[in-house]
Amino acid sequence: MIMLNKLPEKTIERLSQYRRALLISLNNLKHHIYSHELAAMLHITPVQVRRDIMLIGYSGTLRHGYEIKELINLIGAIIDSEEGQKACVVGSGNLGKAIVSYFNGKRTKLTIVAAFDINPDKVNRVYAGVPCYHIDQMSKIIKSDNITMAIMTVPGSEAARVAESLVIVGIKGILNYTPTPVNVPDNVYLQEYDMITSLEKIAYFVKKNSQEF
Amino acid sequence: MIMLNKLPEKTIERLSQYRRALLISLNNLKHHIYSHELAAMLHITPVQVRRDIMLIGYSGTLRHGYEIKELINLIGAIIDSEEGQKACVVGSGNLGKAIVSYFNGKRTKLTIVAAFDINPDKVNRVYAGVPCYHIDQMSKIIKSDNITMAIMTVPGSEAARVAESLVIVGIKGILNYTPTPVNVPDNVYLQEYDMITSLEKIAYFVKKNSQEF
DNA sequence: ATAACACTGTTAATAAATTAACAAATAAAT
DNA sequence: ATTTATTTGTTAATTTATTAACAGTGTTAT
Repeated sequence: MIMLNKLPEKTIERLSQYRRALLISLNNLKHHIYSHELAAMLHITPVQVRRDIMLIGYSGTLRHGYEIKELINLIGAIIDSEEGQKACVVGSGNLGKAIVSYFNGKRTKLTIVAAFDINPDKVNRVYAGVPCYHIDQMSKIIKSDNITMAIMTVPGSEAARVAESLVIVGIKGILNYTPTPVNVPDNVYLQEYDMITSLEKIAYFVKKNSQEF
Repeated sequence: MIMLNKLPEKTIERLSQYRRALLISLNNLKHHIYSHELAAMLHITPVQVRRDIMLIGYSGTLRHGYEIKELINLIGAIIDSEEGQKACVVGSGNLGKAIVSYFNGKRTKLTIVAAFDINPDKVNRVYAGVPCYHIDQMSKIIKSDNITMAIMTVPGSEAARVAESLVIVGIKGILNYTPTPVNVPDNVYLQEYDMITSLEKIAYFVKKNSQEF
């Protein structure tokens, strides 16, 4: 387990995707997989697959490619933490619910253990196995349940306030699905994702492609 | 408007984000903005902002920075298409609804004009101003309404089938929020996004950061 | 046996993206 | 008037990411 400290960021992303692809293959009763098969599933090149796998120090066999279970385990050893990590969703609207149900059933070391909302109709209900609490209890529950990560799905107008509370209570990673970027200190890992950017990017390339004829 | 054919992909993404940041500033009654202000809003460096803006051929003024309205218009000229583009959402579950309501009110050239679902409880209803049709009507409506882009929010098990239909009916851009990657021909622009990957990546960096002490 | 094939693993080359460095310009301050 | 402080625009350097190239090797076919 050497050198793994400096895995490229993109490789980390792909490891997660490899694992999911591997699990699908496993379900199809496969035991081994070739780099080009994995590549096809992810729309990337076989070289990239081999290189990533090299970087994590795994070796396949020449004739059969990679042993699926072994590779899954190794990826887990790298990207999961043994104890597991807990996440919460802040904002139990459509997006919050979508995320919670999305995770439900997917067995990872990562679990969503709480949702928070301000709406009385939602608090004290359980959605897809995850209880929803009033946001006033957020700090208390994050601490008592030892939650390290938060997914923000509140309206943009609330984003700054929520992020601030999360940082204060000691959250270490934030995934912000709000349309409003937030600021956090350096020791908190922040990822912003905006659907509009994604769609506008697609729109741009659609337009561009259409102009090339 | 020269050379804009080869804008880096990352620059395209940022242009969309710049525009949103600029609109916020405009709402705050600002008329000009400095590269470092824009940078701070997006958590990037001022150099990157200046470089991107250079690439699209805009110039600010030395003392006041960039003229917000002008810049917004220029970005629009690059990433929007004049006629506008229409998108649909396939799958009217929580995620589909979240996306529809997310776009609602955001005024862009990009509009979501239809949703599709298989569930009779959902079809023929209007959510956030967007009508939901039965998926059997998808091809017909995409053609008649001249829809060019689709956002897939169906269950993973349906992904391949839906993508195939979309391609056949002539969709030019697909945003796949399904956990299952799909295959499309080269002339269709595809973007896959998986929330689990995002969260696992955050988990990895949280773990990594915590080990660095 | 040995040739042909189909893989992996890895280094080297290339391309893409980011950052550094600094000249040029202009307002404000002295 | 001249200096100082800022800010842009742009080239060059650096870093990061991807792709190409190919040696090494087990397997199969002849």
